[in-house]
Order: sequence, then C-alpha cells, then structure tokens
Amino acid sequence: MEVYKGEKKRSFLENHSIAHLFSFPIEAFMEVHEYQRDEWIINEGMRPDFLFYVMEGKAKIYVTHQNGKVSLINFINANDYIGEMELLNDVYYTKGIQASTKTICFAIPFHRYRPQLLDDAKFLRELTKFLSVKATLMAAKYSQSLAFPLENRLADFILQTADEGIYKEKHVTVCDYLGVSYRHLLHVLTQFCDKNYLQKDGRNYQIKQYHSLCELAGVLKNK
Amino acid sequence: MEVYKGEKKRSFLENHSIAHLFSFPIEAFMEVHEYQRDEWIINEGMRPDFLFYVMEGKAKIYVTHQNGKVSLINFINANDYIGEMELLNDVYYTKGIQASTKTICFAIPFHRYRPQLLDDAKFLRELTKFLSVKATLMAAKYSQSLAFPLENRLADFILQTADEGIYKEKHVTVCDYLGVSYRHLLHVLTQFCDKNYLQKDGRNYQIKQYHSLCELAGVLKNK
DNA sequence: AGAATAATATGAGATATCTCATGTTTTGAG
DNA sequence: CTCAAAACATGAGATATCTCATATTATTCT
Repeated sequence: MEVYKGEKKRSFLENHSIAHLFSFPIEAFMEVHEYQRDEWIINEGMRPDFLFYVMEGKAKIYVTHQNGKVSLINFINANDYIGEMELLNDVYYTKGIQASTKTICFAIPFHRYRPQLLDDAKFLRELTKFLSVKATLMAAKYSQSLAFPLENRLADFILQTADEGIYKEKHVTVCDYLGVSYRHLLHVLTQFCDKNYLQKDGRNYQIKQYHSLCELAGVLKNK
Repeated sequence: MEVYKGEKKRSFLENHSIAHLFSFPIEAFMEVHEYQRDEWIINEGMRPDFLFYVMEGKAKIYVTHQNGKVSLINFINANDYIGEMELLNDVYYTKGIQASTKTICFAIPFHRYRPQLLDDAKFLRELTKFLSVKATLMAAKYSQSLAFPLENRLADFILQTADEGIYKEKHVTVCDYLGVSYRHLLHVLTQFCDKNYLQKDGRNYQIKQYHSLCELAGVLKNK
C-alpha cells in the first residue's frame, strides 16, 4: 500500500476532486491510498480507521465462516464507499476487502471527520442511496440463491461478466461468489458446453447461444 | 386499512410523537394508518405513495419469483421504515409488505415531503443506520444460506424466535423465510426431535437441549 | 530454471434438498 | 354448524450439490 505524498498527492487531488460529495472542506486530512492487486485494503475482523471512497480500481468483499467456507459477498467498483459500516455502527463485524486490480481510494480519517460527516445532508443523502442499492442487491441475491439452482444464477453471472462474448472469470472466484463447490460449478459449466450454450476455448468460454442463457437468467428477474 | 381521523388521530399523535426523527415539522400532512393482520401494507410491484414508520406491530417483506417460489425476505418490527427504497430510488421493484399482527404506522406522503426529507441530516442519519443494518443483515443471511445447511440456520432461527423455551412458528412461513421446501423443513425438525433437541407437543416444539441448538447455531456467527 | 503454490480438471460416492402424491387436521367465512 | 381453504404430515423417488481423492497445468517466487 502506498500513501500519496507531496506533489503526487497534490496533483492527484487536483485531477480527482470529490469535494462535490460533501458540503464542507474535506481535503485537509484526507489521504490518497493506492493498493496493488491482491492486497488487502481492510483485513477481516479489523476495524479500519478510514472511510474510503474508491476512485479507481476494483475490489472484493470477503467473509470467512467458521466452517472454513469463504463467501465473496460482493464486488466493489469505482465510486463505491468502503468502511461506511464502521463509520455508522460502533459494533460491526468487519469484512475483508481485497483489491482485485490496482485500486486508488480517498481515505477519510474517522477521528477527524466523523461528526461532520454524520451531520452533512449532502454526504448522507448519497450514502443512503448507496446503502439502499447495496441492501436491495443483497436481498435479491439472497432470495435468488434460495429460489433458483446454479444453472440460472450462473447464466446470469456469465452474461453480466462476459466481455465481447467471452466468459473468462476464474472458477475459484466464481465458486466463492455464487456459493457453490468448485466441482459443481465445473459440472454445470460442462452441461452448458454439452448443450452448446458455451464453447470451451482453452481457459475461456465463448458464448454460442445468447438466447438460451438469457432465458435461464431471465427467470431470476421480477418484471 | 384504517386512516385515523379527527380525535382518534389527534390523540394518537399526542401519545406517539416521531418529531424527534426530523428537524422540521412533519405532522401537518402525516397520516396514521392501521392495518389488520394479513392485510397488505404495500402490494408487490406497486410503488407506495408514503414513507411509513412502524409505530406498533409486525410485518413481513415478500417477493414472488417467476418460478412461483415466494421468499420471505425479512421481518419488519416497530421503529422500522417501510417504503424508504422508493423514497430514495426512482427505479425499484417494490416488494410486498404484509402485516402479521395489527400494525400502526405513520405515513408520510412523498409528494409533500420528499425534498425536505432528503435534505434533513437528522432524518438521513437515522435512515442511513437503518439501511446499513439492513444491508449487513442481508449480506449475513445471504452468505450463511450458501455456506451452511438448513440444520444450522434452523437452529439459529428456533433460538431467535422461541418464547419461553417453546418454538411455535408456522411451518409455511419458515419455509419461505429459510428458503427450503416444506418437506425438508419437516424432515430436519423431525431429526431434531429424534436427537432430542426438541420435543414435539401438539403444534409446538419444546426446546430440550439448548446447548445442542446453540452449538449448531453458533457456527453461523463469525467471532 | 526449478520448486512451490494456485488454479484447473475429472471421477465416484454421499447427502441435502426438492418434487409430487396423498391424507389428515385446523381455521375462517358465511 | 358447515364447507372450503390453509396448514400439517408423511412416503418415495429424483436431483442439485457436496466431499474427497487424485492429476494435470499455470503462476509465482527464488
């Protein structure tokens, strides 16, 4: 992890302002942090000291269960907050956050700004929207995971993540995200190939029948 | 559904103020609604016109999937908001909300108060906390549902809902909530009885071995 | 380059959970 | 009180998903 200093910090701030998110000046004690791929932005179980706002990059939220299973709860992208749960709640089990690409965030120290943040309608309004989307998404994932087999959820995931007709997510990551065993994921993927929805090409899968996948994914959506 | 009027409304407002939740006067256009058990406070798919604040009673959030399965996403209790998603998001699939006991809510009309609500730090701060808890809870339920079999989740649910050592939830409701089939729920319940964790007594189940259930439920929790 | 580690693959048997079928009991509306 | 609907109950067979064991590549580190 690198904390931007001096000129590097100054120029970054100049080119990437988040002043519009607050109704008070926040730059004085704000830091800029850069994380490398696979680096942990927050360690599971350890309360962070900052509210982060992701400027650039991608990350993943993980939680480890007592039985050793790991859940990839969600992905984090640019313009998302990290650490907002700890800002708001004194008691909270902190999830682990791992960068999946180089990630640059603004880091706003709690001890300097908490009171002002919690009193700033502009900031709170955006955070509220962010949380409402997060809650909705979680509720959707939750109910879908119980109501539909992997076949449907995987089809949806493939369509969401495929780039130019090519699906190439790491199986291990997908298992944690969709909450199924590696074995079963491969099994369903093989079925998709057998049915010619996908065609395996080395480590990638090429989408051959969009409409079939859409059909499978479609039943997840209400309306 | 009954909308309190005149003296009934006045006296209710007098005894149950929520003025402390806002930094501006809200009573002018606020209504008081009373719903009977099983009545729908919000119909699935239909945007409500009010932000509700539950004063008294209990309700359930439901969503119906295309395959006909119904998920009971969560329970709502006193001091919870309803309709906050619609207040914040212009596009949102509205879930159904059904009263499970007589429920009295304050109903704040969007068209009168939306701008002021979205600009009120006091209100937003509380709503933000409410949503953060909701999102956290959903994330927990989601990851648990994928990481643990019914046995563990049911043990947790029994401990949470049992009253004086007696568990007496309706099976049908529990199936929707835990996302399993009726058949399977009964099967695991029977196992619990076979192992003498529970003892069936008519339609109720008496907890016989707290520690065994605690142990099963315990593995859900991190730390 | 070589060794260690992570990711991919596949088989086979176990189990958690579902579907369907059917019957009984309870509850609520008229 | 009566009837229909809802909830409870149970059996049996299907299937979605898991665990474990074992190989085979890729990647990363030194």
